[in-house]
Amino acid sequence: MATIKDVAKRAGVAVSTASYALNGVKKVSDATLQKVLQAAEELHYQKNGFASDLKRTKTNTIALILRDLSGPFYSELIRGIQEVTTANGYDLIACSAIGGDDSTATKFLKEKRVDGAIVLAHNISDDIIKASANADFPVVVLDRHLDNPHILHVEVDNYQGGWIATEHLIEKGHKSIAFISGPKNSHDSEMRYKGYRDALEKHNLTFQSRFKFTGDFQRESGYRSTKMLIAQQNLPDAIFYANDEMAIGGLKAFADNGIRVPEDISIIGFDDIQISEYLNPPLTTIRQPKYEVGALSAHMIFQLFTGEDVEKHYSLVTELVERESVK
Amino acid sequence: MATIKDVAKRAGVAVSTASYALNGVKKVSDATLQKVLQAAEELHYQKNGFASDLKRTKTNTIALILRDLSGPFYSELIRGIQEVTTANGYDLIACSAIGGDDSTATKFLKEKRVDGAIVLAHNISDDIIKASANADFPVVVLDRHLDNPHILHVEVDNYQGGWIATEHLIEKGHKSIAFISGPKNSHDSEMRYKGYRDALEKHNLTFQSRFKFTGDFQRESGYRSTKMLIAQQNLPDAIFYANDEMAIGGLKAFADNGIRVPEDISIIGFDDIQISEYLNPPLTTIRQPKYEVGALSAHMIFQLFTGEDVEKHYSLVTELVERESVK
DNA sequence: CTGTTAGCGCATTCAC
DNA sequence: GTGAATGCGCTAACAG
Repeated sequence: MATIKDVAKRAGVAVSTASYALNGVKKVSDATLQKVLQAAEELHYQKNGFASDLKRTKTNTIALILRDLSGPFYSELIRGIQEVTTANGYDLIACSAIGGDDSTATKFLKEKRVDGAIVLAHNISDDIIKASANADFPVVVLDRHLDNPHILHVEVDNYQGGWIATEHLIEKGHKSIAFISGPKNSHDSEMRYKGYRDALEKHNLTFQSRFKFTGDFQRESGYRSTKMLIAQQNLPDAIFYANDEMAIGGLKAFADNGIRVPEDISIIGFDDIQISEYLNPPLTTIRQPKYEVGALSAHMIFQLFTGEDVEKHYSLVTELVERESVK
Repeated sequence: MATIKDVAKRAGVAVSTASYALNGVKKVSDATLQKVLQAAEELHYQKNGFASDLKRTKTNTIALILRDLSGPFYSELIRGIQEVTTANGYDLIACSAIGGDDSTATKFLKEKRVDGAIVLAHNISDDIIKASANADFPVVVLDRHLDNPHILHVEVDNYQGGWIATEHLIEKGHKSIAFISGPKNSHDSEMRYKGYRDALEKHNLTFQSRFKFTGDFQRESGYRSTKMLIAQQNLPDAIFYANDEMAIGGLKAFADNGIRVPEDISIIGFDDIQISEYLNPPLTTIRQPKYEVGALSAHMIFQLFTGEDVEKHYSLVTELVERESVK
């Protein structure tokens, strides 16, 4: 591999001149610029990214840290991040947090292999994140609350979402409403549940514990919980699934048992994932402003880069998307 | 940020000693090892990844290059890659190819910011890939054929897939079969189409050009093409969608028009994406061995690293997954 | 406008 | 075992 020295030599100039020419610094005459460029071309010169980063102590890329690269994927969220990072001339890479504190993600965080990070990965410990964040290394977390001056938060108002989902069901005349939750340690799910409980209470509807099941946000668990609900005989009027994936599992369980949605039972999900409108019936759900969450997260990082004052905490509101799974 | 020099100084040893201690090279006495470790701890020492990479000229990570980080995502494929890379002690990052030859992905490729790459991104030009691949930098391409000694290929037998999809439809008694293709420049789609045509021919079924539509592998295009097909009045007996996403769009178009699947028309997809079995009706489709493609791709890279001889080209077979969208 | 020079932080000889 | 010295490839003063 040719280095910048080779290029300089071939072009008959000093290394620095070659560097300036190659980096578009306007200090070189047109003639030498051409010479350098041509030499680089002939040598198939490619700069060594690490050497460059090392020197600049800046990578121009930010990392998105995901629990698992193989999904589930929030494409809208990523699109939001992506658009803002590209608009700012930054690169974006995604790292997996598989392996937890011993993962690729942790390495990138600790060794500062990027200029900033957005994390959405429960399996990275708070300590790692706190230890990594500092004035020159902003990190925004999407999945927890961390008390640290250099950590930014963006979250959606899950309580409000749980509330409007339940209100909608009640408004439509449903009295007995089941709730299929996410995993126990999910703060998001817990807040949605709180919203559900409070809405129930406000309308003097009693909560029945046999109508609460614990899932794990996966399709399969929605399927299983629903099967159990069906097996229990007397079905509720409606089910509020803590996310769309589980609602999809539920839909399948109902189809398996010849139970029609929404004729026999109404269901509502949470998230409004892309596929939801293509289901049969199209799923009524609570839309999370995922694109906005992503875009905002990235924005905050760039604001910090430019030394602006930024709000450390944002909470975004959800909205009801009415389709056909609630009658 | 403390550097290794600071650590060495604090521990009262030479830099090299500190380096050995930190990297677990068994050349240091237990006593000094402890001293160094403790000094590092006290200073919150974190090695600079770039400096390390620069020196080693090795990053221990491989890149997965995707057209767009925001999906559509082949989670099975990524899982395959992920498992093999982790098993080999390597890190995996995903880069977006948005921006084509001016993207993050291109930068990682050209500047060799990783040790190897797997590319699944039509929007990166052949030239870039060819220019990047060399004996020390293996790249496996999943979406094209490239004539270069250092480029490896893994593909699925799309021709065979197109063939069995069509055969299945014919076997079930369908005579007029429409084909909704992927984008024009997609080699995959082209091969599926060839399989379709040949199967038709073998059974003396004439191909009707009014039953061929060009889509772009996106849900929306499946929806639009299907709408057009419906508008044309007399529907075919069955439709072969070049991928599941478009079939989902098709399903929606039929639902919109009160046309029942499979009672009124049969449809078959291609890919067997996760959601397919949850659709209504569950989608009959051609399963691509995605996990295997991913795992194999990663394997090939590691084989190359260890200097083994590797087959430059693999073609994996597809299989029919019968569900309920074909009657 | 161009060339010289000094590190960036680290791993790695090679003597001791 | 240890430590001094060297350079990876590049950028950025600083002189000229």
